[in-house]
Amino acid sequence: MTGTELTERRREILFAIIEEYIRTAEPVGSKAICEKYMPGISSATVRNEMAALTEMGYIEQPHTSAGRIPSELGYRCYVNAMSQDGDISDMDERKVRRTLSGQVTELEKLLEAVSRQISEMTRLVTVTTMPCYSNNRIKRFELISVDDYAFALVVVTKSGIVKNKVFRTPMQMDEIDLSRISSVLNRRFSNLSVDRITLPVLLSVRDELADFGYITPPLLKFIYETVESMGRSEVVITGASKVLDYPEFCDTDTAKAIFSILDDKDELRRLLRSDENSDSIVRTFIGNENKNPHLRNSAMVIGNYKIGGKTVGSICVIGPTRLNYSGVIAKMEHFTLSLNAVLEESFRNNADIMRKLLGDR
Amino acid sequence: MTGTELTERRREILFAIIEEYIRTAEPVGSKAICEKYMPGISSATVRNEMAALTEMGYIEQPHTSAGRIPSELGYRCYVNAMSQDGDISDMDERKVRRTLSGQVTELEKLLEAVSRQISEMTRLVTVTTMPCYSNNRIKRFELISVDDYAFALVVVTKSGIVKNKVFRTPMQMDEIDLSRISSVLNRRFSNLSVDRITLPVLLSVRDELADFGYITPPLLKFIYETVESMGRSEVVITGASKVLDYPEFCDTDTAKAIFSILDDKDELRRLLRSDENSDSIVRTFIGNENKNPHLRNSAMVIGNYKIGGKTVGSICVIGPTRLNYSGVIAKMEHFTLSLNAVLEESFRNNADIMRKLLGDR
DNA sequence: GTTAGCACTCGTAAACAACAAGTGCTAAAA
DNA sequence: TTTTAGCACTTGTTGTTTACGAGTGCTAAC
Repeated sequence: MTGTELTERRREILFAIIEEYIRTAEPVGSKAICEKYMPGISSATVRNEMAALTEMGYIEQPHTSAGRIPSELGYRCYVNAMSQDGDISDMDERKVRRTLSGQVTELEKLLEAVSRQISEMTRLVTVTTMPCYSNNRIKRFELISVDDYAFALVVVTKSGIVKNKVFRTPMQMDEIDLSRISSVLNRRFSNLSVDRITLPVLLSVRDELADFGYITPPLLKFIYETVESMGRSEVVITGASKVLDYPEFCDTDTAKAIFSILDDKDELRRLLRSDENSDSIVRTFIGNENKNPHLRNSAMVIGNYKIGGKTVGSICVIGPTRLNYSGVIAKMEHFTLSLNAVLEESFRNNADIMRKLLGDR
Repeated sequence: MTGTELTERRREILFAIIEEYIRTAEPVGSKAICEKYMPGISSATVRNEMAALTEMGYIEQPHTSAGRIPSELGYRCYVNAMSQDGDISDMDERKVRRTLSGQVTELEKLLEAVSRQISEMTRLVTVTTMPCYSNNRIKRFELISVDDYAFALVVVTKSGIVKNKVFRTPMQMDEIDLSRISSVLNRRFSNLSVDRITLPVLLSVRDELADFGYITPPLLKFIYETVESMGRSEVVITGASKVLDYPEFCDTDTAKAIFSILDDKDELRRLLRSDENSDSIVRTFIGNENKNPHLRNSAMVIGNYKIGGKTVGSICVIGPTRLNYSGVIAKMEHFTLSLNAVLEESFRNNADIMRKLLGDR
């Protein structure tokens, strides 16, 4: 074994194989490489180098008489190598700007538009988590009467998030009842972080609301569910049918594996959750790097978006491991950065909000 | 041609073919029929009858040497024939009851649970539209201050639906501003139907809010969007991966056609909209009866749910035309009826709400 | 270290035969 | 008139064989 080290030429050949395979989805042979990528050297030389690359685990051969395909290690090496050199086209640049322009009156709508645009630009399925407010602090509760037997609970957090639900009671409740409940809630729970308001914590005010009788338990449960739902962010999937555009996903079993995951919102939330505070703009997971074994033939590129300097959600594309990494990562990086800039801009408008957001950390 | 009429025996044979085909997904031959379904007569006789059924258009043969498969006309005849005789198992009965039990504090959550349960019971993908409130009357608007630069708009309708969105303004706004705006809105728009509040209608109050300057147009646009979103019901898809369990959908093109439709919420809303007030509990669309040509190889079974006697949303399953109609329709009928009973129950609790709902028509 | 040459492997496509399932038709039986 | 047995015919499926081609690894010469 003359070499188990990754020389410059071997790396060149590896990257050529990867790029050719990404393009064609077919195993790449030595001849194709030296014709298209390495005009100076012969196919025999390439073959020798390919044998070394195979031994080192960067490429694999499906069977003896076929060409080589990149292994996960190969892809990982390729992705790590291309730093921030990814450029996106002027047209894509315009698309990003157009999507993000306009006032951010409604965050959810903006994120849906971004999701759709990314799916179109990358030709991949996009999974987006809507903002999660679990570590926001409660500003106050408001109870709005709908009619004698129903009221709406509105929860306002310090960073300006509002959530409401309607509660139907079997008992008549008037404005005085409602304001009594809300004053109890506000006295006890305002300024608390959303994820601190658990069922036991809520039950501690049971006595103060005791005169509502048998209504109190379901009422508290309802309040708990409302607050709890602020921490469980919605998941939006865009362009699911694009999965079937890739030959490696056309096999029924593989397709079913992917769609099963897309069916399972909880699993998606888990997969997109960023445990570590990575310093790169987007994270890439190739094959078995994914936590879910059903994604062992897939790759994910995830970008996080922030509000008030804190990550509150993610946007992610899923495709085959044979992904156009340079293009997709460049697009995801650009979109993520632009989105974060827009969000920061629209939440920085005034120092007041900013202060609250920071105090909210 | 001795007969172009559908005799009792021919119908029997037709239904036998359909049931066998639903079970096996393979063309059905004369021999299989007379062995399993018509022990009294010979295969030659069945062949003669099958020739007649073919001529009448109830069945088709993919090629000369294959058996017969039902045509759309055949399926339609079959579905029309089985009236309400569909029975569901005790286990399914229990599942329905379990899903619908518990207090209906949150309609959306209940519908999601129903959707998931139907998808599991029928082994089909389920598409559910959340309630659409476009013909509800506005009860009132409330503006809740979030901070100096943001407020929440809460819209309450007479049937108790509440919707909110947060508006960020580049200008400081205090409680007095907010109450001025809300009083204008309430004076002019309360008691109007949601779908009557169009942009031109909203612009008619422009003068009354003129002193908010350049804020007024985006503010009115925001209000419009909020109200408008109450008429555009959300669509929830459950069990999408089940599509791939059916051999007829495993072909890439067909699968892609289905998933494209599932990607397109607007199209789904359109497909589920019930134009006529059908008297049957569920509606069935077979093949080309569907409005979307991509569903020409699919069948849909749709059930509507009502609040206050008015249809506000639908639940629908999609599968191949080779659908287990009797089972699926029975389950859908049962679930739809039970759901509507629960909804009526929970909205009838008191005469007050009932009166308002009826007055809201 | 590089390369030409060559034997070897192995998947793919084409051609062909055997087969099985199912049909339509005819003529006899009921 | 209806039913049925029998049979020739059609056609998709399966399996086998063959040829081919793409690609490899190895050796020996450059």
